[in-house]
Amino acid sequence: MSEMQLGLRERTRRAVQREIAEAANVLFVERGFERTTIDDIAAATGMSQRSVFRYFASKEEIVLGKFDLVVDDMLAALRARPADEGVWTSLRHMFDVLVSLAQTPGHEQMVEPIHRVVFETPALFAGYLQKLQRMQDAVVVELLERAERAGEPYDADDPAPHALTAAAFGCLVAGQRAWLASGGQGSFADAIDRAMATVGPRT
Amino acid sequence: MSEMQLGLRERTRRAVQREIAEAANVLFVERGFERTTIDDIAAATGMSQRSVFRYFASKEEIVLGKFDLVVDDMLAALRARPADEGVWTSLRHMFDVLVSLAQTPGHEQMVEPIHRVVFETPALFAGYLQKLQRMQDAVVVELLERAERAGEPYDADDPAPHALTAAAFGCLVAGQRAWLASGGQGSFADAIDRAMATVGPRT
DNA sequence: TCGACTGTGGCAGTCTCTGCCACGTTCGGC
DNA sequence: GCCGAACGTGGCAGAGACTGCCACAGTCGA
Repeated sequence: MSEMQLGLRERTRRAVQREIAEAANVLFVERGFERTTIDDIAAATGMSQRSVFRYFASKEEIVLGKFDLVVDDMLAALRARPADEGVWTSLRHMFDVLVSLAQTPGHEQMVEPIHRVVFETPALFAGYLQKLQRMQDAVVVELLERAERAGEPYDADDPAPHALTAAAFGCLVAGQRAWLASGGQGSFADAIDRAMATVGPRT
Repeated sequence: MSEMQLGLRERTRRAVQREIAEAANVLFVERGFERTTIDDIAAATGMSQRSVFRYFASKEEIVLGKFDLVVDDMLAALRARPADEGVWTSLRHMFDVLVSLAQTPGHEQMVEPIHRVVFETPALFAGYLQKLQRMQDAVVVELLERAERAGEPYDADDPAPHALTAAAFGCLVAGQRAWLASGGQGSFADAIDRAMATVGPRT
């Protein structure tokens, strides 16, 4: 029962989670998030309400839970950037993880509608912003280590890593909204690029 | 029944709202947001649960509702900045409205504890971030008009105003968190200054 | 085969929030 | 001063998210 093999138990759990999430997402896109009850989702997957809550801590998590899984990938991507690259550029490339996630074949058609549900449902959007904030905490830690490794550590109370990260994530959201506003026509990556090109670190 | 005089009805309504909010804030700081029920607040103010919900759309709004009132002041402050001032500087001065709000005599002691409740209660923090996002929409509109007035309008699809605003608000939150992390010791305004000094528009 | 473990459903209960209705008070016109 | 209208309020029932608890069934190793 190693950690890497994940074990049968954990694998089936993930499978059921995925099944619930996919069924729920269809309903959310069809009827909207608030007009879909947990009972609807339970009925659609043939389970009881009680069991749905065994797989997801809340209704919100059914939609937003997947972002918890990307955090590690984003940190890994950030860590993989060359040490002498500018922070802003590295952060930009870290977001490529989100871009490629949106382009994963299979649920490609669902990405834009789900995105829209998140951005148009106040409760979901608020939860999303909060998750981004948690991501920023992890990113800041990574930036501090990165500077340490480069032999140019930040001062303990230097707000720069926090501010840069916050600004970058702000640009990310601005880019996402611009992309959604364009009806999902243009390139997601381009939208982020253009937003992040207008702001940057003070020399 | 003019709009400026506010009318007796609206004035008493505001008074009751204020009374509820103050009583609730005390309870929130004492026991925490989640461990305080609407019934507790109703009991503390001698009203019924039903009436509390007539004054506030939700439990969250009791804490976060006041931010809706500041938006207009912030926009006015932004509009009052000289036309030839840099956007980033103008945004920074717009935040002074929040700073002076935190220094309003009377509830000065409550500002830091309430701030802490907001930042430490996930549901409240998420709601706060969402309100900031709505503020940004209004700020962007103002920036577009400002550029228009200056004779240098942005292109219709230029992400710059959105990205700049998002970055500025990101710095605001970073500053607030730094201020809270320091135990509310340092100056709120300084924390924002230092965060916003590390980022800025690309020339 | 037996016993421990796990997943599941159902039930009761809490809490937020809403719609509805009935009551008392207040206010404007007469 | 009188009466109808408008308003604020409380209580009640109910939806919906979420939790704790218990009982039941299947599964797996000893």
